[in-house]
Amino acid sequence: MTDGFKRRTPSRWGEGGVLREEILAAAARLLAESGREGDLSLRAVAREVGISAPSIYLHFEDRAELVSTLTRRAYERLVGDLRAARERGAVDGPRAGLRAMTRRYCALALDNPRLYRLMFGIERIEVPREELASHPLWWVAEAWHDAVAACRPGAAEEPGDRRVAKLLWFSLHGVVAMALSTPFQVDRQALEEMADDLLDLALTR
Amino acid sequence: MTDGFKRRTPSRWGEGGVLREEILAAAARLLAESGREGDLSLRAVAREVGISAPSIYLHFEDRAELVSTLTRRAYERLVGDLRAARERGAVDGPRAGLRAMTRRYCALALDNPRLYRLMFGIERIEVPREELASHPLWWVAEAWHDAVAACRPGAAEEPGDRRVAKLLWFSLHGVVAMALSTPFQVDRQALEEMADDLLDLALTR
DNA sequence: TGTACATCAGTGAACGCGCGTTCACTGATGTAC
DNA sequence: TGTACATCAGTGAACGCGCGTTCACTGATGTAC
Repeated sequence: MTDGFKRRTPSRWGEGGVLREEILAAAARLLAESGREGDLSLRAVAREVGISAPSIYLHFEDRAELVSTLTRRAYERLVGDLRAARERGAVDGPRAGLRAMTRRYCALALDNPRLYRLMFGIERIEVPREELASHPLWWVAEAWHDAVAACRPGAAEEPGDRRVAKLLWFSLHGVVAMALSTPFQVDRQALEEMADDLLDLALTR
Repeated sequence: MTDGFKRRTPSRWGEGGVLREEILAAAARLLAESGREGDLSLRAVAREVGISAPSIYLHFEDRAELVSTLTRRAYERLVGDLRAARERGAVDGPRAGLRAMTRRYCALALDNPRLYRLMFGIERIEVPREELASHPLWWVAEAWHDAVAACRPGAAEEPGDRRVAKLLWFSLHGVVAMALSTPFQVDRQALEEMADDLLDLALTR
């Protein structure tokens, strides 16, 4: 072939798994740059990687598996980032830790709007019932709960913590989502102010 | 034709506009039953109405115009509903009016999840800049602002009202959106409790 | 009253597109004897 | 050391699909003279 297509040179023996990562990276790139999940096509991914479309089937069952792998990783990274941010902030106390976590949450969403959408978009209205119990969203919920619970003196589990954590996370999501998707001008600073307000409100009851 | 297709009998002279409404109704039905905006196809709409696909072009410029008409109407109905609910509740005072409005907001979202998604889904990340100023979302914002401002004694405009209204609406959106799209079991009652909490928090500062 | 014509409200067939997926294949690299 | 074969990492062509949109048309209803 003499035309301008970049074509990837095949992996060597035993390094087939490398392509799998390249595919995921390319898919993430496409998604982050210009896509909704529904618009992400195998052929586009293949083009981005520089391989033929059928090659994807060597590494993924089908389109659905590619997307779900992508999503799962996004959640994993998010939870890791949130926990790390909280830990860093917590040197000034648990409340500072929670605050650092909300800030990081806002920043991640603003910097990766489409990834955020992939994880929390309402488009995902109908989730198969069987997947509910093991859904990665529970990890996120757990991270919020831990951070909220740490702000209370006394180590005992309290049922109110779950409510507060949910309320804080959900309303924070609302603020972030609206900032991302509506014509209302909400800059980074305004967003952080709103997040701080929510934090105060949630903890001062 | 002898097969089972329902075929609509053509409108009579001067009643061409009727089909336009039928198309919109069918599109709304499809959207409400099983769709995301992106999945709504002209051909499916035509099938639902019982006409040929090209007939839609007699009433809409293209797919985009159909969808935007649909969306605009959804906003109009929403704002009308919210204002009406507030008015009914306001016989017990402005705060009861605001409370009635938040309840109506929750109810509308829960009962029409896909319509809610059409209006407030994050998928709509990039809106053309020219449309921003006249976007129907401003009507919704205005409705919230009016309801919040009425809860304060004194008729003078206060800049804080806008902040509070935004915070209330946005966080309410977050709660609703998460209830609609995540595996967390949030029933109607839990949702209303969270909404009440937000209302209290927003007004008690 | 008749009739030619205009207008309205549509239709059927076709276009080109990108898609997910399947199929039989190819060429390089390793392994058994 | 040679050679037959297995395995790996892919490819090219084709399938059938539904889509948005365009085009030239049709048949019923109205209007001018």
